[in-house]
Amino acid sequence: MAAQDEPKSEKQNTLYVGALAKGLRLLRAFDESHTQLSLSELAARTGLDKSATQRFANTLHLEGMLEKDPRTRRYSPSHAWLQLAYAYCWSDTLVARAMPRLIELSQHIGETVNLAELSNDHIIYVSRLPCKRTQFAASIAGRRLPALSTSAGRVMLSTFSREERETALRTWPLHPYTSRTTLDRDRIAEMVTQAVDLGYVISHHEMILNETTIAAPVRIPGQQAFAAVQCSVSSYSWPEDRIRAEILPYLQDAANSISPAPDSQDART
Amino acid sequence: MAAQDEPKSEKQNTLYVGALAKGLRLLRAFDESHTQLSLSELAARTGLDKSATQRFANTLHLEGMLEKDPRTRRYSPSHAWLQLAYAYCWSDTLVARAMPRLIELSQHIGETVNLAELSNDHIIYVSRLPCKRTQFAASIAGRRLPALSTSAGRVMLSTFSREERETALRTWPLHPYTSRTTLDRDRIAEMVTQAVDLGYVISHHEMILNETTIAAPVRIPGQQAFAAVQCSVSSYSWPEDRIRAEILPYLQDAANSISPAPDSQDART
DNA sequence: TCGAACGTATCATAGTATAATAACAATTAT
DNA sequence: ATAATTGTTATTATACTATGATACGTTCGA
Repeated sequence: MAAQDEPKSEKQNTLYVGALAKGLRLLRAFDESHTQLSLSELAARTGLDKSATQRFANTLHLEGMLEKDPRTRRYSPSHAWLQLAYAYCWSDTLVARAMPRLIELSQHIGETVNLAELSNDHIIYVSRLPCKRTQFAASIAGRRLPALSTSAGRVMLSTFSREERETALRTWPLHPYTSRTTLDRDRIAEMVTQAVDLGYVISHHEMILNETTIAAPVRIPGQQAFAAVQCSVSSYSWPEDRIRAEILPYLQDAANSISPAPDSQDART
Repeated sequence: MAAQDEPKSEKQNTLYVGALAKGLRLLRAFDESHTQLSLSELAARTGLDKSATQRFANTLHLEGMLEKDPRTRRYSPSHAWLQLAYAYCWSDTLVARAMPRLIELSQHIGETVNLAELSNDHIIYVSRLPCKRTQFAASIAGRRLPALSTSAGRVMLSTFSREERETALRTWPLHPYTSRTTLDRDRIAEMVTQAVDLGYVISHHEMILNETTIAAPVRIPGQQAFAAVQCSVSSYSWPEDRIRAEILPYLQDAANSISPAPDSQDART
């Protein structure tokens, strides 16, 4: 509990509604390894006391944001969470613009295709077109991964200014997803530097063993990329030269055709 | 404003946190035709006064649930909305079970494949695998449609008891999406009745003109279906007999193989 | 340049969220 | 079976927090 001069994690701003913020914590308590939570588990994960958890969970349930199993009394996400994602996709103009190109690309190369966007120091997959042997986690939009550990993140970073690249390479988080995830920041820096000229990144074994990913940036030429198109393939069937021959041209073509017109200002962090 | 004996739309329960409920209203104010909203638009759409809207919007922004364009001062959904959908998908065991089968089916028939679940009197698409000429709205999970207007909804309804079917056919909502959307409840009733024996539904022109959809239920034999697999195809290239020959068997096979084991109890409304 | 519409900031007040407590139900161990 | 334990639901006085009216700035459009 380490009471540290009352940080309380709540801004004492009068424009800040603590009750709402606390309620959101319940929503965020759910993730891939916490798919349904009891009241006390919720309390534990949110750091709220029993009563507060009870009130918020009850409110969210009444508002249709949480499902409640009458048998087990456990809460779980409701369909409303999907509806929010649907609304999001309409608000993100890039998704609409990209979708037909992504489908085209996916059909052409017959492998998994993703659209990733930068989300602070992470990337988030906003659209995923899974193929035959795609992992479940890789078939659902909304997954967030450390930008430095993904080809999409690296290729986006390569479009940044030198200083920004350096701070990012120094400070952005890394996580050892596999035994071969690159944790050496210098090696990542090399890849990013190479990508400045090449305009693409190929990475191996970062998220899953024997998975190779290749990414090209979506950008207004001369500006920072805020998105990337990425393909995931099996390392066995796709040596780098085959990727460069059979995927890269189409990938870059797709990425370029998605890129907004040079005059439009799409301001997404 | 029609003050009706203070309905206030808020339960005066002590386990109900009004502030949280109001905050959620802001989230729900966004949809496909309201992708970014100014403060006053938000106030208008939520029915909250300016100050309340200000406080909630600000809180949601600080909590990373709303993006704010510094130029236009307009709010829009954040990436967090996608993350919630990601969490949802992990919580819905059906999605994980279905995904490989859906991919298989999609590859085999080369047409758009959807997984739909019942959500009260609507269906919601929880997984969508778009193909070449798929409409944007049809390529994103989370869309909710009146159950009676979709083949998925109709085929699910066909697994219900006679009484339940009748009340549903009488009370569930309908909406004329196209000039040829079926609004005649008797005709829908016929289709549902036929589906009781056939085990599938084929519908035409309901959501989009010249679109034909076909759906088979995901169910434990003898129990009510709570999900369905659906294909969308062009009416031009897919007359009904071709659908029955080249799609139906694989569709039903996929739906059956997704269906849970007869003993498991998956309690999703 | 002006005016109107919109966003931002401030503050006293009331009302609502709070958290402690108690009653109740459902597991688990004995 | 029974008891003990854990977890969930219900109740209430209190204090704090959300409230919304108001006033101030800013940004548009005329």
